[in-house]
Amino acid sequence: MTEAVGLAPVGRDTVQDRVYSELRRALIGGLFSPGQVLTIRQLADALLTSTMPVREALGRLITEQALEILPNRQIRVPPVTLARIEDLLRARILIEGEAMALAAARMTPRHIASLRAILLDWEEMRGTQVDREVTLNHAFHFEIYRACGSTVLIPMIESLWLQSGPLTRAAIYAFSEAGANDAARFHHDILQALQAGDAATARAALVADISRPFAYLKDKLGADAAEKETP
Amino acid sequence: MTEAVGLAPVGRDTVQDRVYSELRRALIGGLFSPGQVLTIRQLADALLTSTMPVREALGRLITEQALEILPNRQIRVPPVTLARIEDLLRARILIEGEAMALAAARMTPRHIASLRAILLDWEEMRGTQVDREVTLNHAFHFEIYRACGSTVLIPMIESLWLQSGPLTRAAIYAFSEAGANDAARFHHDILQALQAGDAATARAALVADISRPFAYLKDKLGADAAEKETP
DNA sequence: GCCCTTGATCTGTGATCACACTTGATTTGA
DNA sequence: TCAAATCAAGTGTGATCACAGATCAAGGGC
Repeated sequence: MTEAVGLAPVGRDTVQDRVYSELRRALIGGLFSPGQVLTIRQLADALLTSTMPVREALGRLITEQALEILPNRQIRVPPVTLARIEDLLRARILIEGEAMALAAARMTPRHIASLRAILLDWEEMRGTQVDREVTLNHAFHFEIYRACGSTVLIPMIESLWLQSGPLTRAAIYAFSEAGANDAARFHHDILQALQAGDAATARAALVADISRPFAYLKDKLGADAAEKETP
Repeated sequence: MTEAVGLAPVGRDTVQDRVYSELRRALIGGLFSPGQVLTIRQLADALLTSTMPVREALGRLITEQALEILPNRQIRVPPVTLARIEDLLRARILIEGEAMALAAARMTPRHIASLRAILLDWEEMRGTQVDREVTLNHAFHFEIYRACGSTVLIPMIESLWLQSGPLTRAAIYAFSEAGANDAARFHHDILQALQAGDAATARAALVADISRPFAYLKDKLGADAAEKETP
């Protein structure tokens, strides 16, 4: 066989893969509400395909805990509870913190430049487009995680993002409207620490970054419960 | 509706679920070799069903990284590499260690008794039935992990076991034949530490327990490579 | 003799249909 | 009037068929 230089393998993508990616994007972006029920046929109609790719994509999302299946066989995005919030936050601090620490030791100038570029893009359009903001936040974090060199941790982190997406939806919009977005500061802290190869500081900044929307969510949930008690 | 007392919900299980469970059992038990190629129709024939439940079960296992899909769309169990061994071991120490520490703080006498019973069963038939041994080892660990109170960590640990199953296959049989099975000692250490509520010691004993087969595997892989160099 | 082409076979993928079950509104009964 | 029974629409699940791509062996050309 002749050596084809410089050509990346193309790899046909199936309909199922596209459906899966689309649902993932929607989940992480908070387009689905906690507790919302999804049906295969309805999604198939919306995505202009048959039920087959959709049901396989949903099955995959269910095993990732991104969706849950009720005894009635109904499929829904898991509702928000205080226990789930704390559980997810703890897991994310544990695993993403470790990935961040690992990445700190393997940073190249190329990575740093790429991160800086994402941060620049992000600052340019702060507050204008929420979904674009979500995309850039995702890109920033996973550019780092991919550098950690672990093919085991990364899919787990993706699963965690999938699970927290619907929960942090409320927080995303609240922060975006308030404009008081100190995510930029945390991201700069992370970048600076990574540049210095300081794993501990990078991890601490990440924990702060992750914790913020969850803390907001916990407050909001407590306030809602109190309001319900005394209407 | 009248209140039906004392009846547990039955919850119909689908063919897909049975196929999925069966494949999981086989994977964790090391019945499949690293690198082995699986085909949908062949598995469907072996399991006496159609291709439909099998392909959905395989899809789920692929998203869990328990199986991988090649650019040719072939499905196989991931081959063993040194990097993968170290990657998996690190992740298991991180996540299972955390679950163990959490469980140490939530142990009830009921849990302790259950663990002791499993350990007793295990000692009774040490070395006689390999697959029974695998089952009891699985039961022991997950009895603990279930007690950690995290619905997020447990599926991740299951995914990790699914991924390490085929790798540790060699180690399982080697230890079983050698009879020099000090897993019993580690398990006793874990139980004792849990009883005392000593999270740090429990975690350390777990790390020793997990690391053992991986260390054996690394040695074996190195020896095989050296043997190949000088035939 | 060696390499390329061709062919049959097997693979995963997608679409469609049949079925059992759930669910919600309607109708029937007292 | 209210509750129970009934019917119809909609759900996920499984089986079957059609199809494009991959694989590998035998055949044909240089």
